[in-house]
Amino acid sequence: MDYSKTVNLPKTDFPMRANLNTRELEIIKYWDEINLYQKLIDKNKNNNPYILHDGPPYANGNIHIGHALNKILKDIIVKYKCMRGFYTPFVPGWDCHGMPIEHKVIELLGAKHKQMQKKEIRDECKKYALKHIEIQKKDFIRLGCIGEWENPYLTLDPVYESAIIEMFGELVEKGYIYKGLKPVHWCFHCETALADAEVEYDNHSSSSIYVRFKIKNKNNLDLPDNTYFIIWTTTPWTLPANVAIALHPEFVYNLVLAANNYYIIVDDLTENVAKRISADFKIIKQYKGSELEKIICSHPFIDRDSVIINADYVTKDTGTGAVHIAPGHGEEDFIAGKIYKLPTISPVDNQGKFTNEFSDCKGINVFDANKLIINKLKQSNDLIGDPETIEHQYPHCWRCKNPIIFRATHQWFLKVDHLNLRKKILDCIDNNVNWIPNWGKDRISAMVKLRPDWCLSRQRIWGVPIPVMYCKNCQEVLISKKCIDYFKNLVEKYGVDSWFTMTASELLPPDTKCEKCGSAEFEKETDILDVWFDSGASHIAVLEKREYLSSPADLYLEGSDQHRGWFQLSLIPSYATRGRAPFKSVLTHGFVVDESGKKMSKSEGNVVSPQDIINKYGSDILRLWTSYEDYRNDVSIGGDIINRIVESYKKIRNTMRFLISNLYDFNRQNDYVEYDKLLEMDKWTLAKLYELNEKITSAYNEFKFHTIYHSIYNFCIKELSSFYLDILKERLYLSGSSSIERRAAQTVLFELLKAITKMIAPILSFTAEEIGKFYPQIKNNNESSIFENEWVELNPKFQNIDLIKKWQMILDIRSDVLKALEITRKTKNINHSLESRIIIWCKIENLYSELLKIKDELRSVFICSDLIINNYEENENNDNFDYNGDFAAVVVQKLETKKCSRCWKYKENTDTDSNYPNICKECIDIIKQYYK
RNA sequence: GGGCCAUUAGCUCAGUCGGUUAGAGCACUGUGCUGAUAACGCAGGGGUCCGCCGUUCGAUUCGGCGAUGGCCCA
Repeated sequence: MDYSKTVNLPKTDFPMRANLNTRELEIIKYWDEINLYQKLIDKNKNNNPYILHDGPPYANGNIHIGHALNKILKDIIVKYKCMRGFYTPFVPGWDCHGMPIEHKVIELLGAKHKQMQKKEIRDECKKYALKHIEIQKKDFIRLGCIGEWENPYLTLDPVYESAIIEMFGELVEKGYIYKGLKPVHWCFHCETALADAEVEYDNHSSSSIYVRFKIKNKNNLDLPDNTYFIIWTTTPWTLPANVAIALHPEFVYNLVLAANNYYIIVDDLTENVAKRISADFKIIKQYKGSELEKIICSHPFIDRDSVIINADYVTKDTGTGAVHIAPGHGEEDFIAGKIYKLPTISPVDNQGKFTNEFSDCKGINVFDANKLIINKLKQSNDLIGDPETIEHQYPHCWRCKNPIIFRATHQWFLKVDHLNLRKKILDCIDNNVNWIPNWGKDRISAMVKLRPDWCLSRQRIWGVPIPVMYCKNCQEVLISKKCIDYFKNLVEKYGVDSWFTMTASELLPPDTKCEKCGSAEFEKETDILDVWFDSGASHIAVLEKREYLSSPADLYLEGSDQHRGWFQLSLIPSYATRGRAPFKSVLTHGFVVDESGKKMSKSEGNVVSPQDIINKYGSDILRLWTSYEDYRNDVSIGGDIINRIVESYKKIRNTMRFLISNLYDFNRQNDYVEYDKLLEMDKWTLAKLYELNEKITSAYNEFKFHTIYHSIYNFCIKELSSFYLDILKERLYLSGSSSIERRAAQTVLFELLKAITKMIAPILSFTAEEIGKFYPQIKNNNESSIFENEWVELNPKFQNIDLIKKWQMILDIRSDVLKALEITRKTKNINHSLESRIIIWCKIENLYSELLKIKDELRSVFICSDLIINNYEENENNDNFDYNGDFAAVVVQKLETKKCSRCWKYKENTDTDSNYPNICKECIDIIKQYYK
């Protein structure tokens, strides 16, 4: 007889090698065919919603690893919540307007763009954005992310654009919007404002001068009348805009007598500066910077006060420790000016020439005026020492390469303190939003606390216009809810392009007149809105406008850079217009860094592209990676890490494959064995599975995906592969194929396969679906997708803490037995454990009698041919153990009996029946019963 | 320069509400099996818990300073 026909070896076509890169494509096609996303939405449409609102990536370039991390994390949550029965519409979005696209398009157009109309350039930008959206969309779908991909939200959609206008209108109505001055980078060759990204730093030579300001009002300090502050500057032309001098509040300043006058100079630089006046100087007295605040000086050549203020950013490595402040010509100066309510003076026109405001140099270019101003200072004797020429890094225009200036211009702002908004937002951050991790609260609070008013206007082309007009006759601003609403309706139909294609009167309600002069002629504002205003309107444009969504969202999930970005800039207008945050919870993830923790950059050559990983290994590898590390901190990736992920993927896959391969002849209807008839170790495994599920489920609820990875992976290795499944092979292969012992084992395998497949489904989506398709019995009603199934449901009977405790002791004993086996492998020439008889002396109190009850089961646990159990307490003067462990003393005997060629055990009763040569009695019985 | 975050074995993570020899899996080394086989099992080695100072009888854990790396700002 061919005994091999009586051995139930595992059987399956489920491939050991995943070939994910090709198999995943088939699964994506399948999802598309069955319209998986719609199915899932429909299934739960009457249930509680869970809205994860997608933050829009910028529609530029291919997706990078950070995008992949972000979208996969979102997808894991959406899928999990969906399996929990929540209604989970997920609408992906893209941020379409803005400088980077405009920049790129102009670069591609070359000189041609100068002859083009704004509308034509905008069309090119739109084309560019749409093209990249398609590229990125394909990649996101390839990652296995589900969502409304055929109808995503785009910030360039007319419906979206109209919501931006609507939000702006509401802010206008409530009084948040005002026009004010702000310094910006300005190129007077191109006559345009430049964004930070358009500024290049290059060498430039400037005149460096020291200038004295005489004290006019001592603010009750005991100072001589002829006392001066000295400032140092490399931009003499900004002196006409000087309104203050900043000192560091903590620095020590000396009152110095030199050449019959008194000067105030920071301690560390006193010698350096005083020498310029006279080699002979004397320190009279010292003051802290904070004491000198509010002293008033006279401007050296203009009839204007210059007030002493305090600022933390003052340094003492160069200059004098007293910094010339011109809020019209510097960012920091401007902020200091805001704090001290100083005027913003900027007497310079678009061409970089002085205006009437500084009539001495009227019509003269600022750089040319440097000399004239220095001469003026010489004349008034306020120049300290001689001017010097220095080479330093200075901002230049990216386009014309000429040096640029900082110049105050009129800009539109959102007033953050209007109607006590800032305080209310801080309160909302504190009490009404759940920040995960918790420190996110402190981070965004600190930003909101200190942020200046939001400058909304940009002097660009590719964006949403600021819907404001100016009277052609008297220049009065026309900014009203009524006009904005009128425009909004046009935008719904024609998009914001109408602002560029239609005339002012077409864009205004009929009969609109200037409130000041009554004229009906208007000019359109040419500025557009900051792109952050676009994405900050998404909660209105998407959550409110799409009737199947709702606001506030349950969750926003982005990188931690968005505390300053999208989270804050959604929160501000949302609170201003709706009186609440647009999100209930905000979850942040860290950044992707290389294997040594360094940021990725082209120049370092450490950039990892998601496309490469997908093509080489598959999306599930990338998805597994997102759960491998704790994403709340930075996550690293590189070749070694990917290799490890691939290895652990194989382990999980092989474990699942083993389960499947032993269930080939199992029918859940007929063969499922009821719980009470299972063996103890079966119940133990189900109890461990129950424990695992509790752990996994709460980890999903708390978004701790790395805990899920570690738990499942460890479960596969420790509980299953090296223990339960290893032991189970004997029962699966050698018991009668339809015996209750084997069916009991299969019942457990079935429960394991069903539960683990669901547990991994949100993460290893492709693999879970593949398993579901291959072994459809694990799906409750033979649904077309594993994701249509409810979350893991386990029989409450599986929970069994006492059994886990008891079997922990058995595991401890097993570990002593394994050590003994390892020793005897060498000393007694034992190779396979089945060659042995194991004799144990149990050392654990009260366990001995329990062990006797399950002796047969324990024999299989130790995978030996014979087991003898003794109580260590009853052991008399025997110390001849192979291993004497903490839990058991063990002797391993090598059996010289014949090996049964069916079950491979070594037993006395082998080869005793000539009808069944070479096999043991137990095997003969089984063959007689099951394989006649 | 400022705000926030991180730092435990080669890697990814546990953990210690301050208390004996700090854990897991992987990787590594050795080894067994050949009925999960481009699989599976077993055993072993490996850590100044980033550094310094302080609080304490006692610190990897608490506090301060610093280093390195990250994000945001200047």
